Amino acid sequence: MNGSDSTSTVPGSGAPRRSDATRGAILAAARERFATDGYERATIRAIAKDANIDPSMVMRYYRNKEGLFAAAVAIDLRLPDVSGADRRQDAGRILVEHFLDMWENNEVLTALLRVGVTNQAGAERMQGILRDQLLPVARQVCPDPEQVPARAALMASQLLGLALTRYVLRMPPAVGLARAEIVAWLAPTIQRYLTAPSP
Amino acid sequence: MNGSDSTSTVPGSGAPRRSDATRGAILAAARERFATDGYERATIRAIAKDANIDPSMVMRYYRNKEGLFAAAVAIDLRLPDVSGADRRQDAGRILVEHFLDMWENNEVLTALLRVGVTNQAGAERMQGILRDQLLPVARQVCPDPEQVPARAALMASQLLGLALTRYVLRMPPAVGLARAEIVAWLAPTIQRYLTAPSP
DNA sequence: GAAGGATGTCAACAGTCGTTGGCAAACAAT
DNA sequence: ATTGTTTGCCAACGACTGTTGACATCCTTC
Repeated sequence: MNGSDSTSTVPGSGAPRRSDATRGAILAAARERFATDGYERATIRAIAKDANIDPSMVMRYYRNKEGLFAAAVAIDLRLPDVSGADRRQDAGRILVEHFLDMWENNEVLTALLRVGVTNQAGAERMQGILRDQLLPVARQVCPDPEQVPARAALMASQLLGLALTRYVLRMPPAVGLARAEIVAWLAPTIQRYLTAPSP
Repeated sequence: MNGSDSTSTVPGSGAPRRSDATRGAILAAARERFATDGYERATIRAIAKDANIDPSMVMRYYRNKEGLFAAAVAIDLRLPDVSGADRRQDAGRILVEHFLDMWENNEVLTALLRVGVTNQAGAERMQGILRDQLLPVARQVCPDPEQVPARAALMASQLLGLALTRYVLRMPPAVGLARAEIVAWLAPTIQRYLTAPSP
């Protein structure tokens, strides 16, 4: 009945099992496969081969493919606090830089985006991230509480659009953009979506 | 040796065949399936059932699944001309409105985005659209020719990001945005990406 | 050292996939 | 009426999928 799970970086949740190494290897392989292949083409057999174990172990530890996916993509964006009066006017730049750091160091985000586009469970997971993580940030800096969802959605559209064109579709001009360029162009956009009076 | 193909809306290319109705039904069903299911889950069997024909007919008319996909998603964004001096300062609004019209009346765009995320051929098709259709528009209004690719990529990131959150992931706050709101918020962004001096 | 559970391998299941070749019916041309 | 071509259905192939159960092996605990 042990449904949820945790990565090896989170100790203290129950006794360490002897199979933790295998569990971790499965999760790591699953993240990579989901990120590069998407949900359907990331087969359990391929993931198991990457993790150097038998496919049946995946089923034993994660019940089925959906359970594996749920365990593999647990995302905490760790969005920074921008409620301070000084930071509020820099929210755009801070958030764009944070997003770039996240996307370039965490393949789980690419996996989730790839899966979210073709898989209902993945799409709902992304909706949850917008609701639970992006919306609170917008609430910190947005003047009118009633406009918070709309402004958070606008911010998501620009940030996810950048990730889509740059990290998933790999459109050459988007890949060629320097980090500083991206920040310089996108920061004012995000800042405006969050704090400017509604047009 | 008849490799290429044409929809029934394009006459004049060879004699009309008796099977044009079937070919059209296959393409229509394929577009809908690719749009809602993505490449992998849009099975030829399902498409054939939607078109009320046998799966083998799909192979006869389009060689294989890749050929069917290539024939089903032929996209012309019909981007408006914004080179006029008066229109140049309205390019942002014009382009955003045009994009919304396109996305809401053409399921092929959703199909292409869904497929492009998990299929290499789909991704290359999207790169081609950016290169052949969006880039020329940027060239019309962008001051420095050297910055055209970067600015087109920025425009693509915002427009595709909106389509992603609103039409594919269907994030509730993005779906809830009114058309006028979207135009009012995004038009200045696109305008700035295209015409503002580089920051 | 015996017992019991955790860990892992192997072989197989039922189903679906893209794809193929053969054959019947409808049509066109002579 | 004859051919030849187009259009369509049917049955099947080999490959691959997620998933399952039986069996071996290791570690822990008494």
